Formats: sequence, structure tokens, C-alpha cells
Amino acid sequence: MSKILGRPRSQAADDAIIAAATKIFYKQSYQDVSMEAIAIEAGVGKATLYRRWANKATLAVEVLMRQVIQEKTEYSSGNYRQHLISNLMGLRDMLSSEYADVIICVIAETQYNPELRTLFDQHFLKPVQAIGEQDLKRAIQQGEIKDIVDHNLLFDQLFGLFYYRILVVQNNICDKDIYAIVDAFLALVGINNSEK
Amino acid sequence: MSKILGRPRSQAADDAIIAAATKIFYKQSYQDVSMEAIAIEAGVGKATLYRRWANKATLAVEVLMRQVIQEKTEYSSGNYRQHLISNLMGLRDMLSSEYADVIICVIAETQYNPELRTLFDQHFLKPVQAIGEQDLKRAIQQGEIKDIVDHNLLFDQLFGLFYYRILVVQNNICDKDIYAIVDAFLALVGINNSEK
Amino acid sequence: MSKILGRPRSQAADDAIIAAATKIFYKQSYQDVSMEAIAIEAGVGKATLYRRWANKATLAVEVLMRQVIQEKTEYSSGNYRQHLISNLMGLRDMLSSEYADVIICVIAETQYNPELRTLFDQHFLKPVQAIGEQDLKRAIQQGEIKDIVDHNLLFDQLFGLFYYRILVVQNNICDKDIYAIVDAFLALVGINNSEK
Amino acid sequence: MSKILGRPRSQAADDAIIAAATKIFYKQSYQDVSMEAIAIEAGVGKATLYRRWANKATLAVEVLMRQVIQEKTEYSSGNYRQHLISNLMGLRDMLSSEYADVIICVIAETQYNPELRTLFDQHFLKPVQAIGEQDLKRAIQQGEIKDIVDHNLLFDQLFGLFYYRILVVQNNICDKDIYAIVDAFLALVGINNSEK
DNA sequence: TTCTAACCGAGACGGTACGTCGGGTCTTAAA
DNA sequence: TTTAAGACCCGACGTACCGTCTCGGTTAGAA
Repeated sequence: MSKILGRPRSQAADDAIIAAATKIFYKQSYQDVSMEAIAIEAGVGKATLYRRWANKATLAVEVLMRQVIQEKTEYSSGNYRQHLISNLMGLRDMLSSEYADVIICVIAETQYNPELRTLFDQHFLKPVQAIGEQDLKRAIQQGEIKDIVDHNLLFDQLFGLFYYRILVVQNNICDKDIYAIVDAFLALVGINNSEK
Repeated sequence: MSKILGRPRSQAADDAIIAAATKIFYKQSYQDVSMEAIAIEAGVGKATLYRRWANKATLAVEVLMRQVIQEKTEYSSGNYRQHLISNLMGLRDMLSSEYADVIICVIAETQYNPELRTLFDQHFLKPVQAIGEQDLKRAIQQGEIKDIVDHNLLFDQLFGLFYYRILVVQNNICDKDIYAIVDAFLALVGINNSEK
Repeated sequence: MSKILGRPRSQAADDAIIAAATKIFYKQSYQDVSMEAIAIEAGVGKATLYRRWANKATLAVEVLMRQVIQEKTEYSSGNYRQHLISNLMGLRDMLSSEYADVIICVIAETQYNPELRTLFDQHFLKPVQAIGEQDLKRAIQQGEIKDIVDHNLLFDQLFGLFYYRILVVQNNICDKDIYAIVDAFLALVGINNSEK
Repeated sequence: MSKILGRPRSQAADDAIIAAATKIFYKQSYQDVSMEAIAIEAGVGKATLYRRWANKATLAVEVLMRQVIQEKTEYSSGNYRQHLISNLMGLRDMLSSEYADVIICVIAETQYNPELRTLFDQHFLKPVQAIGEQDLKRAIQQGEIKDIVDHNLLFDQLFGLFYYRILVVQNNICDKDIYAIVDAFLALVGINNSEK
């Protein structure tokens, strides 16, 4: 049986590291952030840092994840159209935030780091998609939209639009754009529009 | 009047550097590529390299640009549907190629390097978009598709889908998917579908 | 109160660096020696090297110092004349050795590097002078030579002769020359000569 | 027979280079002086510079030589004691000047550059020694000093004292010191002292 | 006058060493 | 066993200088 031996890990260290990382990733570009700086800001040894997160990218995912969770909980009422708009505004805000370069740099890293890939999928992409899918499922059950087969493709088109516009082309997406996009989306899959 | 003074820059050095960079970016991840390695492979001094390209990202854009130009010239016959399919297959191939991580890393860099941003826009994004737009214009003139107002949005959705699926979610897009996507796109904007 | 924090510096690294430097300074000219080569030979990171010695010259002084210490301990018996001859032969050997160019290059550096100046003084010049002075003092006490006031000047003349002849004019000084020089020196300050 | 073909070398370029080198060696340490800077200051191409002087050290010897010539012509009257004092003051001034580090750096280079060695010998050391020897010869003829056999050794001791004191130990030599040194020297070799 | 050869200033060339910096690991003594 | 501190190895970075080479153009004497 495995007993817990030695000094237990300090929760304070965890918190200090995340706080420091969140702060530093906010005000500096991903590349310019050094693990050393985070360790110093957190008042923590580098080993303590690496014992919890294997590398900079992994720590960055942690920070991003917490940012997503914050966003997620803020939008939670209204009908499907409202939900969708709220979710997409959340996504827009995240992609336009100071963490934009952290997101894209992490995505870059995932190209040749499978573990990070998995982590990023589960802690960042999935949670964002999940909101959309939960809402969608409820909307279908409530008869708000058609039970289309390939909503994956449509969702990817929707999300892709945001990633591409904001991160690649670097045109920001205003609220009016989002209304138009959502309405176009609902025009395709919504039930009410065929009733009109 | 400005005369040409001093020894002119060697075209051979240009070529050697680009060839070396293309080769090395192909077989190594962007992060693992060092400017020093490129200089050595090209048989060129580091100063010669930095005289032309200020940093790794700028050189990477050069390499990507030439890859895009190669792709572009390969697809050039058939009707609009054919063209669109060809173009998107080209985009898919590029985003799925060994240069995928170079592209995403360059995009990452553009987040905090305005000059690189401009360069990437003009030498990579614009050329790719241009193909689509030229074809579109011709298609409208020939009455193949509706003269819709906001084809920008639709194109971004299309391109975004590819960037998102391949680079972010990392699901590859097969030929069948492309047919489906194009048909869905034409169902929205094509004229023939309203005739059905 | 100052406690010892962090990982202590590795004595093994110190030793490896000094051994490597000694070896490389021996077989290459000072100018051709690179810090990188020393680091590699020592199996040590460049940072580790620069953490201890700020530059090539400082490291060279370290190497020279250890060479002086080796020489010093070799000559230690006989009367004052014998001692003087031994010491000057040691100086001659050092200035004629493979380290000659290291010595002169370090002296060159001291012209515009005060810290190196101090270091060179304390770790190289002083130890060499000290031998002569100790012997002198003993010789005076034992009545072998006159208690002259300005032996500094005479010593500088003696040492200067060696530096000038070997390093500047680059004529080597043979054993016979040394005997002559010492006898001339003792003819000036020795007691026995006035007794003859 | 070799005829002079092509455009003759520009005297103006020679002068400009020497002037620039003299100026720059004066105000910067030898190490910090770059051939490029001299070429720019002289308004001359680097090739023009290297066509005349093979490297920095060779050019430095040129500068030093001209400095020696300047000094030489300044002292030329009085008896031998006066001459010797003047000459040594000239040497002292040169070794204490802004060119001190140039001298020592050139000496350093001569350790592994035989051509420079020859050049330095003929253009710097010899001229300085020559003054002393000419004066000595005349003094011997005029019966001012003994016709000693090995005045080489004594001269080396004298010059060595200056090089060692000023460049190595870096104690400056004041006028009073020079008087003392000269008188000690003449006490050894002078005729008048035995007459007193 | 035209030709030829060496020159000129400017600056790019291949090399090479520099000293710094960051990543991720390891080693202390203390808790 | 974890902690903070900080040294460790590794290797890329971008700069600077070396001494050479290549431009277009100049300057002389020879043909």
C-alpha cells in the first residue's frame, strides 16, 4: 500500500505559480515569458515549477483553461440564439484578449508535442466546444433547431471563422458581425426560419 | 540620383539560403531550426543571412511564399466548382504538409511583430485569397454564382474551416470532405441550385 | 547573516576548466584560444565558465598563477647567490615557455582593464617578486649582502632585463648570461666582493 | 624589367590612413580599434588599406614608428649625461603615452608573427636603441665613459627597467628617478666618477 | 585615341568568437 | 519528500570584426 511520505506539496506554491503565470502571460508575449521569471515572480524554485508542469506550454494551457472556465460561467441564460451569441462573444473576447498569442503559441507547440496536444484538447478545445454542443442538444430537444446530421462541420466552420479572422487575418469581429453570423447559421439549421 | 555603390548582393547567396531554408524547414520543426544551421547548409556567413532576413520568421515567410506560388500555378483549368475544389485541396495540402508548423509558428510571431504581420499578409495570405477571389469574380461574370454582397465572410468561413480543422483541431480533411464543403458552399451561393 | 543558499559551485567544474585552459593555452597562441573551445574541452557550459572568470584574460591569469606556484616550490636550497640564480632561471623559463604570449597578452589587457591589473599584480607579479624579496631579506639578515635602501630599483632592473630581453627583444637568456648578471648584481650589493 | 603599370597609388590615401590611424589609436585601446573604423575615418576603402598594411599590427607599427621619429628629433644637444637623460625621458614619455597599449599589443603580436617581429625591430626598437648607441659611441670617443665590453647588457637593463616599470608594473617613472638611474649608470661606466 | 592594368570607395562575402540568455535538470541545506 | 536558491549542461541568439572579393568607375602610361 502506498503511504504518503515526506513533506506534502504546498498548495500555496501552486496558487502562487498560477497567479504569477497568469499575470506574466498577460503582460508579455509568450516568447518573452521565461520560466525563470515566473518562478521568481511566484517566489518559488524552478524545480518546484517543473515538478508540476513539464514545460512552459503545459503551464500556459493551465492558465488558458482557467480563463476559459471564467468565461464559461458568465453566460448561462436565455434561448439558444442568445446562448450562441453569448458563447461566440466569449470566444471572440478570449481570442482578442492579451492571451491571444499564448493560445496561438500553444497551438504551434501542439504540432510536435502529442502530450500537449491531448492536454490542449481536453482542457481548452473540448470545454469550449462542449458549451456549444450542450446548448445545441438542448435546442434540438426543445425543437428550436433541426436535428441535422453533420453539425460538427457547421460548428467547425463557425469556430474556424473566429480563429481565422482574429488570429490569422487579425480582423476583429464586432458584435454586429456576431449577430449576422448567428442569424446566418440559424437560417441554415433553425426551424423557426422555415416557419416564417 | 542614387547610384549603386559597393559590391552588389549575390543572387547565388539568396538562392543558396532559400534552398537551404526550404530543405531544413521541411525536415525539422520550426523551433529546432537554427539560423546557424541554415547558414552552414547554405555555405554562407551568418551576417549574409541576417543582412537579407532579420530573423527566422521573416525567412520562413519567404519559404512559405514560394511554396504557395508553386501550388498556385498547379491548379488552373475547369469550371468554378473545379477551381474551388482544386484551390481548397491546395490549401489543405499546404496546411497538412511538413510546413504546417512553420505556418502556425509564423502566425504566432505575427501576434507581436507588426512588420512580420504585413509581410505574412502580403506574401502568404493575400496570394492564397487572391486565387479564390479571381475565380469568384470570373464565376460571377459568367453567371455561375450569385453576386452576393458579403462573400468575404463566406470565404473566411471556408478558409477558417481549413485552418481550424487542420492546425487547431488537427483532424485532416479528406477529398470527400472537400466535395461536401464545396457543394454546401455552392448550395448557398450558386445559381444552379435555385434552378433545381 | 548570510547563509549559503542554492547549489554550491562545483569544484569539479573549476578543476576541469583550469585543466582545459592550461592545456589549450599551452598548445595554442593566446589569440587563437577561444572560450568556447575551453568550455568544450572542459565539458562545461559557457555560462559555467563565465560565472567564474569574466573573460579570457582573467582565466589566463589563473593559469599563469598556478604555473608560477609550481615554479616557486622547485627552488629552495643553497645560499643567496644560488637562490637568485634559481629564481631568475625560473623566471627565464616561464618567460621563454609556451605561456610567453599569454603573459604578454595579459599585460597588454591590463593596460585598459584595472580589475585585471589588480588580479595580475596580486596573483602573478607579487608572487614572483615575493620570492626575490624573501631571499633578499634573509640574505641581509645573514650578512650576505649590504642593507641597501633602494633594492626595488635594482630588482626592477633585474626583472626588467628578463622581460625586455625575452619578450620584447626576443633574445633568449642562457645560463651563462644569468651567472654573469647575478655576479654583476652581487658585485654591486654583495659584501664579500668588498672583502676580496 | 619591371615597369610601373596601371594607376599609381594615391599619396593622399596613405596620408589619410596614417592620420586616421594615429588619431584613432590615440583615443581608443588597441583592441577596440577596428580596421573598418580607420578606413571610414580616412574616407578610404578597406582594400586600399590592406593593400598597404597587411593587418592592424603592421599599421600600428607604422604609427608608432612615426611617433618615435618625432621624439628622436627633439633631443639633440648637451653632453652625454644630458643626452642619456633626454633619451630616457623620451622613452618614458612614449611608454607612458596613449600609445602604451598599442606598443604592448604589438609586442604581443610579435610573439607569433615573425614578419611583424622584423618590422617592429627595424622600425621601432632599432631606432630607439640607435640613439643610445650613437651617443655612447661618441661619448667613448670623447673619453666621457669607459670603453666597456658589454654595454648591450647594461642598455638592456636600462631599457628593460623602463618597459618593466611602466608597462608591466605600471609605476610611472618621474624625472628624479631618471636622474638617479642615469647617475647610477654613469657611476658604473663613467670615467669622471673614478676621478672624483 | 584607345587599350590595359592597377588603382579607387563602397560594401557584401565566408568565417569565427563573442558574451548573453533561456530551457530543463540537479544539488545543496532546511523544513 | 518537498521547499527555495541557484549552479549545471546545452546550444541558439544576433553582433562585430577579420581579411578577401566584387562592383562601377578612375587614372595613368603604352600602343
